Amino acid sequence: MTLSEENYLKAIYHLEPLSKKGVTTNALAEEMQTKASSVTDMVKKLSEKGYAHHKKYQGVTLTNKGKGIAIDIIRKHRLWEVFLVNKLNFSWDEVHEVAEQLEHIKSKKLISQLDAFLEFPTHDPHGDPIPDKTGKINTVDKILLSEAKTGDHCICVGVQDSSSNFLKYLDKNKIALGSAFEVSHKEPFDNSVTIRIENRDLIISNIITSNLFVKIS
Amino acid sequence: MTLSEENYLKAIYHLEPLSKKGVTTNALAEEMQTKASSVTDMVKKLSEKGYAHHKKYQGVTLTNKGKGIAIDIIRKHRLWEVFLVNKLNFSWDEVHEVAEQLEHIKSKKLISQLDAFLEFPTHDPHGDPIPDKTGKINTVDKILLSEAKTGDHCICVGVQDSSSNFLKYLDKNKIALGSAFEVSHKEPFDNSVTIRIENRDLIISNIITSNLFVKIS
DNA sequence: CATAAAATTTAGACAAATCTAAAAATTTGT
DNA sequence: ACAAATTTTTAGATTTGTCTAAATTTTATG
Ligand SMILES: [Mn+2]
Ligand SMILES: [Mn+2]
Ligand SMILES: [Mn+2]
Ligand SMILES: [Mn+2]
Repeated sequence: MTLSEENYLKAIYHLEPLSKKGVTTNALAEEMQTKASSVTDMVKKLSEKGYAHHKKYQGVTLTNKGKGIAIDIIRKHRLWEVFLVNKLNFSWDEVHEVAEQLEHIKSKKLISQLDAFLEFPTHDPHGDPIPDKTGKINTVDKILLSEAKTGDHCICVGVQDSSSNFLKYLDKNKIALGSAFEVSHKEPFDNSVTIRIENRDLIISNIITSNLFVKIS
Repeated sequence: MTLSEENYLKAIYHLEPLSKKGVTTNALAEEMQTKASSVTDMVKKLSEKGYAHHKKYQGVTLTNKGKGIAIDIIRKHRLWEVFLVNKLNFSWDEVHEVAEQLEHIKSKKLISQLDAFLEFPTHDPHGDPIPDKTGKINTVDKILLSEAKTGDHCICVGVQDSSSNFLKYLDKNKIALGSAFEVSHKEPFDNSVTIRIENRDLIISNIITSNLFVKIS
């Protein structure tokens, strides 16, 4: 497994659920910040090596073998993000880039010991579930805030977009994982939402509500 | 800086002190487990980029710029080794290979935070000094056990060879960094040495004594 | 359904890092 | 000192991952 192959597997894994069929060449090229022709070459290679299914012009999907590797990389990525936040005092908007590098370190023992050192965390700093060592992922029962109804009592449990800009916006408005609030008003005109959080009212746009995962409590 | 360039700079840095002149192509090839022709190519590149001095057939030395990068890689390598031993319960013979990967992770903040998290260690698990963030290295006053005289009271402060086999031999014989012992006899015939350590006598060969660093106390 | 547009693949090239084999320079040994 | 041995460099090829430009296939549209 080369670094590039690992990154492609991860990208395919993330894109697969967004499209009933296989992942398209252009979608992968966009995700990987590369050209469609490069994607075709790599997809062909992954397919020859048994990590992906691919028929010309028909998009790509992962084999079980490919999926297993992708999940393993994601597990490492998220464990490292927990390490950076919980042990090295990184904030949640600073960890992704470093985790992108750390996820490729190869050592079974390193990851199992890190997992133990972090006391077997189940979620990363963005609320995403950490696959266990067998690849099982505990999916949480969460919805987008934009789906919540007026009067719902919510707990923030994750973010859809984990860009630094969005996370900093949340910080500025004192919204973090675990924050509790009530949907006090939904404005039909622009789909903005007023939430009551820690005794203050906060109006947030539909851009925000459609990137925040919550659990109704 | 590519991964390969970093590894060459580190190798040159380690070999430079062993040879008054520049580091030879063959020595570098041996250290890097590669062919002399590959070394020539890389040395030419490092030289063009200003990391090394190189005149055809005359060996290679580092520029200050190259030395700075090499020291930075070594700093990261040794900090990660401390992390693996002190926090993740690796033993000192298991850390090198993983640190070889971790040393190439690029993040200023990661290293400064890791340094703080480890409480600013000065030496790695093998007794080697950890350069500070400015590149300064605190050289210790240590000698090889083979240089010690009969009657000398020693404290083990480092290893010359940090191969897994050697470190496991030391473990087996309960010799660790910080162990104190006295040189009770030096056998002229084979240069083996008898040491008195924790109330037992231990005979060790000249292979061992010439790979153990001690401080005379 | 027949083109036009868009997506995808192929062909050919390139940079990085390596290799083998051959040539050139240096060092060694008598 | 000079031929032989050794070391180092060069020349040319290979692999990986990328690119541009052209060809092909699929999808959209009148
Ligand atoms: Mn991330
Ligand atoms: Mn994350
Ligand atoms: Mn090491
Ligand atoms: Mn070490």
